[in-house]
Amino acid sequence: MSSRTKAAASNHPERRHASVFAALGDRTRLALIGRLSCGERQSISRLTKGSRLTRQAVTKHLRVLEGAGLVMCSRKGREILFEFTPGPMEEAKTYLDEVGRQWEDALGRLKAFIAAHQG
Amino acid sequence: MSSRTKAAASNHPERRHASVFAALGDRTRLALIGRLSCGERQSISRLTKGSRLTRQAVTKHLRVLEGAGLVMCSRKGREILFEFTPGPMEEAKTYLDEVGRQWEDALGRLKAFIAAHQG
DNA sequence: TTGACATGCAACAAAAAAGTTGCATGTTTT
DNA sequence: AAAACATGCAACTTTTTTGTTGCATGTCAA
Repeated sequence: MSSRTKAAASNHPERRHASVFAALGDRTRLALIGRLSCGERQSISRLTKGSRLTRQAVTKHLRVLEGAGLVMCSRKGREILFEFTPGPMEEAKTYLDEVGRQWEDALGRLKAFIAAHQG
Repeated sequence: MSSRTKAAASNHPERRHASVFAALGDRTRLALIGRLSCGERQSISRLTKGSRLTRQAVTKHLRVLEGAGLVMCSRKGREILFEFTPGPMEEAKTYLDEVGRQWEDALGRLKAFIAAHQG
């Protein structure tokens, strides 16, 4: 098994995706993702600056993101550098695509049905 | 109305997106979305069947989805029919696209930089 | 009109999430 | 070595979320 989290490692697709969405479903964490999407690895202290929260709170949010596989971290001297890992977000996007496509298909069939029974 | 539901009505983009992700970040709600993505409007009772939860719990989840704009409902006689509304999900997907693109761009620049200073 | 169905509302309990404070540990820098 | 920095861990409080039960209201169908 890869170094994924328990939630992400689950076979149930719904649970796996839900954990990613839940991680994204907080504006503090969304802001952290935004900051890390610039590609640069950043330490906890640095990420704390500009977030009105304590370092410990930011750390907890980062651990949530890590649990969902959205970021990974590595130690460098006395600091821990976090970086964005896009995999789970791509999966989530794919899931949203599937849902959207299923809905559009259903809508298309409905319109075809109406057209066939009307004219 | 919960604070999250209020957030959905807010203009702040980060908050708005977070509320959509938060709504999707629960496997019960994700399953409800899956069921509604077939395009058919369904009542609360019907959506309750097959979900091991009480009707009231399902209702609450539906209200959360409604608060995020992911579903809408309309009364028909004695029942309330919920239907999937894809707008916010599309917005969320767009947001994920932007984050992903920003990351890829940054990565591309980094690789170009390394190549330029190496060979 | 009566009974079955569909839902609303409110109060409550349990659990999870979010955030704080205080203290300990390890790492640079001076 | 000492000061400053970066982080970890644990206890704790406050809020939010999740889910339940009980009762009230409205609607359909026999």
